[in-house]
Amino acid sequence: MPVITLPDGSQREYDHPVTVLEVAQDIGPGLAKATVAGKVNGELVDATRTIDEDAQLSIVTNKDEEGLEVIRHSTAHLLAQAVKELFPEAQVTIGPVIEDGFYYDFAVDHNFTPEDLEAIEQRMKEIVKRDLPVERSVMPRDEAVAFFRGLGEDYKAEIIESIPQGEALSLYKQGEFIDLCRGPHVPSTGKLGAFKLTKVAGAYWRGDSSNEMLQRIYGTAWPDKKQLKQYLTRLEEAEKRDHRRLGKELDLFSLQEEAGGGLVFWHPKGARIRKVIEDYWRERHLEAGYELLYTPHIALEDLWYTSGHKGFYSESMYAPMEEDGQLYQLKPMNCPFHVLIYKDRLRSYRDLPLRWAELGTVYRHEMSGALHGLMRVRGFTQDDAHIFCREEQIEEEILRILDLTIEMLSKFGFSDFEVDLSTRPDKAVGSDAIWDKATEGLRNALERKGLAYSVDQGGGAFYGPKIDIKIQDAIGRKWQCSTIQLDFNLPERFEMEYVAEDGERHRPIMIHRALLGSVERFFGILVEHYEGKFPLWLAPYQIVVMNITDRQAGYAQDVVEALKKQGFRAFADLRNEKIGFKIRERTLERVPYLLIAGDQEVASGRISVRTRSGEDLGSMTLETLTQRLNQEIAEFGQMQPKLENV
RNA sequence: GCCGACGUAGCACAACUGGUAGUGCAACUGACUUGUAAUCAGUAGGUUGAGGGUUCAAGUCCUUCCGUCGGCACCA
Repeated sequence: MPVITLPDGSQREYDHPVTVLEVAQDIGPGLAKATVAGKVNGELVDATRTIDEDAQLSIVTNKDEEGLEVIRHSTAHLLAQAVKELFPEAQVTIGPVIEDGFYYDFAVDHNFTPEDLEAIEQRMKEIVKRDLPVERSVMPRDEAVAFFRGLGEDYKAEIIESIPQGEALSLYKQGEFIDLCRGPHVPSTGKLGAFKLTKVAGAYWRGDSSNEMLQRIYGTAWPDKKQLKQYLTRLEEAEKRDHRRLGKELDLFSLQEEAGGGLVFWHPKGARIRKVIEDYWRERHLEAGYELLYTPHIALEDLWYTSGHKGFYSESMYAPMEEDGQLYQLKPMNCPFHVLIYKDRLRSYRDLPLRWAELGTVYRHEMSGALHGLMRVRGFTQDDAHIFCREEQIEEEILRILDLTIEMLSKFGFSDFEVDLSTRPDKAVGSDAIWDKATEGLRNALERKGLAYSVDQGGGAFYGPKIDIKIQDAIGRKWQCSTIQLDFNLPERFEMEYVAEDGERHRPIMIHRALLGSVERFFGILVEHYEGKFPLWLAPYQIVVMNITDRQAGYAQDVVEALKKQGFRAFADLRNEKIGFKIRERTLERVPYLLIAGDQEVASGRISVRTRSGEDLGSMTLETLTQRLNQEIAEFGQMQPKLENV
């Protein structure tokens, strides 16, 4: 006779085995309606699961995170059922839950069209109306293989075959549709409803590009219609800040078909912003103890053999070009060049650490399908630096890098960081001793900086452990920009040395690091983060001065000159247009400050100020204005970043 | 690279089953001299991404290439 203990400690006693759903029903019909699954002694189970002994039970509803997952998973099954009804020849494969929704992969010859998607969605709604019970059953593994083979579901059979023999598998049946699944699922299809199919795409069977391609249907599912709508609105908002769209609208950059894919053209306004970013970057690096380097764009092919890139990176490198019987190749990375400068003379331990930074433009032949606006391009500028140091200097150097990274990312307005420490993979160069020591150095630096981090065991590169830092943008998306990477390989390959105190030659440690990642990509992230409304210090133009009639043209120009003299990026809009028209245009251009010069302003020697957010600050003297602007610039990005947030 | 969709004026988009390529904004010209998110009128602008084919006739159908978009795979 089961005694059911609920999360609040209350108990219910039954004189017969009960299902989760029955308990929920007992508590209240409202709860029963919202119930999608149950948690019995910590195990997530179907709401129809029978409990026959004493147990801890919590009812999982569509409001719980786990309940939402159940809904999404069940909606994926619903999709598969609808597809099987409409396209009986389609074979089902897998259908997992993903962020905000789910997908299901099918093997079919027919290509799903947008119209098909609509028909499938319609059929899904019909099945919801049928309110079919979802029934769980158990089948021995071998029987299950034969069962799915019998149905002509070869992919399913293959999945089951990869499960160890002797295990019993659970199957879920709704109407005529049966699928292998761990569950749990909603008790009946009527529990589903707030979903939408979003897109069709190709996807490789088992994620392997040497396998055949399946057709994947993506969908999103939510507890109710309202949340579904909110999600769709969120997608629209994200689309509005798409850097490709804003890049065109605000005339910041372009990609030119005539030049080839993945090659970025910076227009005047984009270039202004880039200059601000780069000036700041160089200045901070010099202050932080770096020296700046410039290196060529091409080098002899042999160099890339020495560095090893011809071996493990050649697929991404542009083909060699021949000149005077010698082969040159475009650089995909800056590191070998910095190594050459190091090797240009004999280094002493007294020289170390050497910190060398370069905004180095590299070219990588990314696969055509990978290209994406500024986020994934073929020619880009890394904010690269290499630190050559002694083993015992690792920790201190990493700490310095972390300081600079956090400061710089904060300056650009990011305050949420996610940090990963990746350790030694199975295949790696360098002794265990040096790996341990280096990894410890990275770990200690993170601890000293007070950064919370997660460890990606075995996730490091073959040549050294690394720290990656992700930032979160204004709408919660995460971007990996910064990477700090130890390298035991290149110093070896190039036989780098320094003379130590003992007079012997030793091998230095090399640290690669990029803080912004690439200037192009970081710029794209900034555009989306700010929706083109760059903070004052970054804005391509900070101030526009607009006259009301020709009479104030001279005054407006004087104001512009005065502002420029103080280092502001200002321009005049003297077009013979109504002030409302100019305000509209310049606001859409996201110029932070709009100054208006009419007869009143000329007479008083003041200026009327309006912000791009539509705030009318009234009239003020130029001095008051520039004070305000200077303060706004100085204060920006000085906020204390959140360090403990993982 | 793979699967699919798409490519029409500077931009955003129209053009029923093949039958004279249009609209809005921008540009240009003129008028208006204007007070906080669009003044009015006029003018010009296109070998429909490129090449090949089918047809009396192709923006529309077929084909190759290029590019873009959504995914997959790969990745700063």
